[in-house]
Amino acid sequence: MLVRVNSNKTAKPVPSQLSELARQNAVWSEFKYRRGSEIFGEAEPADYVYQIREGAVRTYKRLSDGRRQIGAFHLRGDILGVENGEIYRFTAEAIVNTTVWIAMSQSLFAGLGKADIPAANHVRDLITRTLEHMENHLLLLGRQTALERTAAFLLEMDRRLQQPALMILPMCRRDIADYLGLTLETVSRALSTLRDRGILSLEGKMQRKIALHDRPKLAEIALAARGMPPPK
Amino acid sequence: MLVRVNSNKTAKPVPSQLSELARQNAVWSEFKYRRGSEIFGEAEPADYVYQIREGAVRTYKRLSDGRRQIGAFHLRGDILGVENGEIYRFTAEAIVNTTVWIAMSQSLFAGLGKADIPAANHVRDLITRTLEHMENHLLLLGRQTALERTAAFLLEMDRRLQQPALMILPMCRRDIADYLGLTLETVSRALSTLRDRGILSLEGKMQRKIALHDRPKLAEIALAARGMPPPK
DNA sequence: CGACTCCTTGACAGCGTTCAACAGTAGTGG
DNA sequence: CCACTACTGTTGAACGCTGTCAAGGAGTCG
Repeated sequence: MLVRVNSNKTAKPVPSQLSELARQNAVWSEFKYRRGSEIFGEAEPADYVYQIREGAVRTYKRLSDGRRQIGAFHLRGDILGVENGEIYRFTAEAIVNTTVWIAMSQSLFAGLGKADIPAANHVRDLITRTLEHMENHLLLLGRQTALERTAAFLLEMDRRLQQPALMILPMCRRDIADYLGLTLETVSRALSTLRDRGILSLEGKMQRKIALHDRPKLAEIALAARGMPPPK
Repeated sequence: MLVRVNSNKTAKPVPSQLSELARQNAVWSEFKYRRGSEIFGEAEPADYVYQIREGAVRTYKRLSDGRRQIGAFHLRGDILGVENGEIYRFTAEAIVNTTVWIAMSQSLFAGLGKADIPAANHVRDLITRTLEHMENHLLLLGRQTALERTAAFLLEMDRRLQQPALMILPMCRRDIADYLGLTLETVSRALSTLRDRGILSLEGKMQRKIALHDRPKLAEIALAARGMPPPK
């Protein structure tokens, strides 16, 4: 049996959201980061924007005592580091070995006010999606249970990876926990619960391969469908 | 003894963040909402933007079972309803009787791409502040304790009300709870704890008047100073 | 092989929720 | 003006979800 997998081998071309920008600014260069290395740090000058060609990135803030809240995971094709102000407001780290395209950012946000070039629209759309994601994340962190959060996370990843038969997560349990505002033990328990209910299978030696067997039930648990019409 | 209070009587003129826009679009009109009434609803067409002249507004999302997460409180001078897409992504309600200025929003966001008019800068700054606030809120909801959240909330309100000797909160305990991802009982207990520690006083018949006695200690509890330099 | 990382699972504790009672206040309408 | 009701806030007691601490297995890397 053949399965569709979000591995490097079956990689589709990187979405060309930035192709317009690339044409304008024309100074993109490729760069690689080893897993765990920092791409940019909170409060550093926001000189560059990044598009992920391969790999995955986490962006987070920390409390002074080390507690960490991951704001978002960034996958292939995603753009990060677009700031209005002069500094990055969070830290970005490569979760796995990651290849990015880099461009000077100075002319990017400024372009917003210059003329109605397509780039401006892309940046605006990016901001809109960012705001939307954060609002949903607020609701999740403030008002959902551990099981609901875990289900919502799986559905988000499933969607962003285009619903592969076998989902390969790049991040460890601790990253998931820090994204969901939980501990890694709670995440592990929630995944085990979902497995025991037959909703998914945990596969692979490090349990990072997940097969979803019942997306509707998962969605039901996640309560993600906030404006959901009643099931007919 | 005279105290400075954020009451209606001592109202300063509304910040003119939108004065530029007002000059351009020139179609602002005043409108009043009774406390508790909806200003706009999630998923409704985003036809207008609002600036608060007097009063206070809460914006929130709901889960299908009623759980609510307040994303932000908006006070006098604040602008809300600025969207890129065609719809509002959350609901806005008047917390108390509220007066707003309303303008058609269509030309507003579009102006972003048109030319580098001052309005574009204002909208960009608004977005930047919104993102910043949400990122801090994520960290609070995901990683801070009840006492820390409550302290952070008080400091935020204190700052936004310009550190009055006596802070008058427009919102009830439930609103605070839904903003902080807690229950109203927990908020009440946290406030009592802070009172018992001598950090603040709860005054007034409905306990919505708060006097902060020890802001440094409150900040210490809030852990809000994330990039805080070690105390010398 | 040894050290390390990653994940799971169990036992237990604690923080925050839930449920409840009570008191004070505001709003409403006769 | 006052009674009535709904709302608001505090506090107590018990529960339970999630965190904490701990152990152990499995995989990876040098």
